[in-house]
Amino acid sequence: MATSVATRISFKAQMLQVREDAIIHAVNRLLAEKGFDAMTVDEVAATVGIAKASLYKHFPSKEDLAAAAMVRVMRRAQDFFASLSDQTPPQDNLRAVVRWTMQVELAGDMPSLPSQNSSLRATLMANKEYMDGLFEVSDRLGAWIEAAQANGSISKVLPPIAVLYTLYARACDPVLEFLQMGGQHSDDEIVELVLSTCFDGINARSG
Amino acid sequence: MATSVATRISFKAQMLQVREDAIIHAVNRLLAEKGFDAMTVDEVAATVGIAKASLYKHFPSKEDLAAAAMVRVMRRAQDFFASLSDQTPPQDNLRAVVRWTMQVELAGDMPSLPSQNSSLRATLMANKEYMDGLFEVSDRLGAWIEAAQANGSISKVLPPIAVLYTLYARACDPVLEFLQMGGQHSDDEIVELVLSTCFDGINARSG
DNA sequence: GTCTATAATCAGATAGAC
DNA sequence: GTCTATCTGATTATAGAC
Repeated sequence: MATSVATRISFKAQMLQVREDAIIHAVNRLLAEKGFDAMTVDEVAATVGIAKASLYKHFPSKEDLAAAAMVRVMRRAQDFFASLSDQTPPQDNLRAVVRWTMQVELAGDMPSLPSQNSSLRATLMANKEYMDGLFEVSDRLGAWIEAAQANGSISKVLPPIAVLYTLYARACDPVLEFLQMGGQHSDDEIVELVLSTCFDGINARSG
Repeated sequence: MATSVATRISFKAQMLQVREDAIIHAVNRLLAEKGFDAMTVDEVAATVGIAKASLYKHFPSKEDLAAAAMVRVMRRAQDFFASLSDQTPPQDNLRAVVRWTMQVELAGDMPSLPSQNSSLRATLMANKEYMDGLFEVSDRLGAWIEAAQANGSISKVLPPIAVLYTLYARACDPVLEFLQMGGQHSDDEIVELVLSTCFDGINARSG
């Protein structure tokens, strides 16, 4: 019967999806823990509980594994953006995004890639979904930065691109893990501390 | 004759020193360019112009090569500290150190190591000269931080250790190279921009 | 698609002659 | 100490049976 066939196909497709989700989740954790170079494909296979050859049926290379993890985190970022309102003051939205980013990082869910690896870069830049996400995110952040500069809440002497990079850099700020290792502060406290150094700076405020 | 023997020994020792300096210099550049994982011992040997086996007569492992580069940059940092006066306001000295660090980084002379590599960490922590330098530098920075907080120029709500990490992190800030790649600003402008975000933050100043 | 077994390659480290 | 040649192990990727 057509229905049962359709059901079976859908079921198989679902199984495939679940399996790939498990793979990407494992890759994401390993990339967050050890980074791209230190992560081995054997580890990924062992973590998921399948054979390495099976992994290569799903993803053609280690770079593609990493790209899948980046697409995943980009989707999560876009989901978070969707929860923000353009009615909110732009500076508040910027803080919210940076806070979210650091929370993901502290939770051990932020994959970290070496920015200088060329084959990895090529794979990422060939990934349409990732690049589209990156452009959309950058566009929204850029608009908020300019709006916040226009309303006087963010310094106008900084080029918007410098502000954008500064915000992005919070996703791989070593200060977060160092403070976490120190054990003197909770994750929430660390987030607020670094948020303060990022937006208010180290200098004392005059007012 | 005793003198000629002494001279010959000294000469040989000098040659050895020069050779090792060349090795460390090459390692330093490669570590700054590509990082520890991407740097290969073959590359180092080729850059210096000697065989790989000869390299291993000087340094017993790749980790020790990296440690030697770190000792070198630590010495340079200490030399810079020696040029600063304790008569200067502590906040000015802090800015000067961060500025120096970023200049070294932008010049492509700041070796970068993965903070999570455990065998590398062990080698570094076993290196007395490096650890002594690290402690001395941290002590001096820590004293300036506390003095600057006491005189009201640096925010008192930030734990000194968080300030210290924030300053250290400028040595591997990806914002520097991203802005450099953009080509819109000179190195000096980039340094002042990032110095501004570090000390003044992204927010507009009220006063 | 999943597996076992293996190829292919690369990088850190060493042997041994000079 | 320097060299050539080699070892050893780890890692990415694949072949081929089921």
